[in-house]
Amino acid sequence: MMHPPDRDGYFGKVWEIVRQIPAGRVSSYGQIAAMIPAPPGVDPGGYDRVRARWVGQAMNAVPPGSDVPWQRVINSQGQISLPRGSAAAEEQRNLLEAEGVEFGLNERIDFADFGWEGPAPAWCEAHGYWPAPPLGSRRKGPDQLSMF
DNA sequence: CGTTTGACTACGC
DNA sequence: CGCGTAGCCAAAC
Repeated sequence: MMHPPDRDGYFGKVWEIVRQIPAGRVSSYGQIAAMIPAPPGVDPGGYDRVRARWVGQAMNAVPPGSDVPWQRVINSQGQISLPRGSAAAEEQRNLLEAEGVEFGLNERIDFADFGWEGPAPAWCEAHGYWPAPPLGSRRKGPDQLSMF
């Protein structure tokens, strides 16, 4: 294959980052994707959006018995992306609940409570990753509104 | 070899 | 807040 998602060890990079997610916290495909610098020849624009699916592929490729906590990676909506009712989805939910992650309405996880803020900036720089973007779609604080 | 389909996401209605 | 659409790139049909 000319351009497998695993080029430049993409899967390995994803797994390395996922391994940094502590128990009881969750990340998103997009957040992981945005941390991995674009390989040469790839348009940086829209990179995170493009690679978000590849992160999913990387999760799907995690070998059984691996130390990669794949269950801690969910979609940007705070929900499990696996098909509802599937064995894999049930397993993911059970694993997360065992870590203390709570599901709200419609099986949704609140990033404000369980979202991962990413590895330490020093770790990112040491490993050549970009700092993790915030979770929860929008962090635009209406906090300044409260002043007025 | 063209078409469909993803463990995605942002955006519009 | 839910649903549909567009964009994306590779793998599976």
